[in-house]
Amino acid sequence: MKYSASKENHLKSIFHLQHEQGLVTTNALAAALQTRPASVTDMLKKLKEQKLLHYERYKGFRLNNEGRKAAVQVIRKHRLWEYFLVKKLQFGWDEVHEIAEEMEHISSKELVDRLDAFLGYPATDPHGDPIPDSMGRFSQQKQLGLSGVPLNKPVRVSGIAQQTTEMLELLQYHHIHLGTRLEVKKKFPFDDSLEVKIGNRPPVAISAQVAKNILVKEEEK
Amino acid sequence: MKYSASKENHLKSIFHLQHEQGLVTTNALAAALQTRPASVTDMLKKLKEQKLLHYERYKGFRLNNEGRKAAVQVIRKHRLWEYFLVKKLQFGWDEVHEIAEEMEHISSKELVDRLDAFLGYPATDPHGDPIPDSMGRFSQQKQLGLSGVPLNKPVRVSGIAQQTTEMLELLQYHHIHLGTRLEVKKKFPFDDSLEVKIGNRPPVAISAQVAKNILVKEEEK
DNA sequence: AATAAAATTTAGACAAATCTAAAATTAAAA
DNA sequence: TTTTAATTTTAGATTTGTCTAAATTTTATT
Ligand SMILES: [Mn+2]
Ligand SMILES: [Mn+2]
Ligand SMILES: [Mn+2]
Ligand SMILES: [Mn+2]
Repeated sequence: MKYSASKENHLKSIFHLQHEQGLVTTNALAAALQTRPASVTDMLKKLKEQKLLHYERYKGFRLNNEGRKAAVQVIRKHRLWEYFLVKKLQFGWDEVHEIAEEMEHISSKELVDRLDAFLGYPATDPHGDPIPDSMGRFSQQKQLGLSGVPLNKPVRVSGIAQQTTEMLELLQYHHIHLGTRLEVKKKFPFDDSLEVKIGNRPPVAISAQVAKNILVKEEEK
Repeated sequence: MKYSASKENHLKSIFHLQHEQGLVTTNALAAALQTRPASVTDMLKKLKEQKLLHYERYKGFRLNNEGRKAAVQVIRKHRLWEYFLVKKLQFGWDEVHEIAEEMEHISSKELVDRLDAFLGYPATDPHGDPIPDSMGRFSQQKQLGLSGVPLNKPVRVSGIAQQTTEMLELLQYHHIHLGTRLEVKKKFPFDDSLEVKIGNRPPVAISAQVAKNILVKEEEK
């Protein structure tokens, strides 16, 4: 149950990437980790060997249950240490990522849980990202713009960023309000516009500017 | 100015060992690090290459100024994290060493200095060992038994462990009291007795039992 | 002083993580 | 549907840190 720092970094990055796409590609992971595609392939073989992900050569990969659990523990450590650095050591929120990138690899589970208690079980890190609990559960989904949502993943509207009258009028027209169920069916790279299913209506086009202002959360299971 | 975890572990152990002997031996370091003499030799070559210690093959080794500075920074980190774990996270003093052994390798100097401030600049760690300041200075020497003192290193009596009347009578007889300057001139492995120079008098023999009860500190420079 | 024992170093190997250059596969364009 | 381009994997090397077994040097003992 204990993995090298490099393996933990890989697991964590895969977790983040697969949240945005279903399958992760070798090049995408290499870019995220600032390493080479060949090195990623090497590591994928080892992670598959240890049964932490599904992987077929040339076909992409994604974490399995074990891998996801491991990744979430690393994320938990990273975000708790970031919170500690900002709230207790008075670092700026923009100075802590690098340090947490090292601290997240300290292995003691007991340490993390005591740190969590010491900090008062914070819900989110200094960047607003949710901190999973000791069991790896995210109690709070991260709010994100509709533009960042993966295809065919059902989400619910949880907020509107820029609440201008023009914006609200448009949402009214599309029957979009807090709690409405949405599903992005298609993305057009030309102008970054989306085709979105709103409730049970047939899909309609939404511009990138509008999509960016619609804040959503993943649907609860 | 940044060394691998393994190099930091070696530097730290050499520092501790050379405090008790002048020169450190390959076998002693291997035992302290739970590794093999051959591995130690390999590492010594690298540390010498990086000009962190004096080393001639078959002759033993000791840190130079650079190496000592590096070692002290690791010790500072180790002891500050131990203090944090006990005082802030409620660990027992006997549970923290292993964890600190990992945390001492986090590299950010800024982090350590802020941690120090957050903890209120503690003078000693949970085991009573002194914590060097940001510049690497030990403000307080560690109190140790006369039996553990290296040959020819001038020390001063800072306390008596078991203050029985018999013990005090003996000390009186030898003109040993708080603040007396001592120098161990010779150690007899047969019964662990010492030949000790007391003030400016000619050396006299001190038994191991007595030596253990005489607490001393290194003489200030 | 010669010999035996202990300490230390070298030689050669291995695992982990990374890289470059070339080959294989898949996807895109003509 | 060929041809070209992009992606991914393999082959082979490199670095760091470690190990075992054998050789060397130092220390201790007859
Ligand atoms: Mn990391
Ligand atoms: Mn963060
Ligand atoms: Mn350590
Ligand atoms: Mn300690």
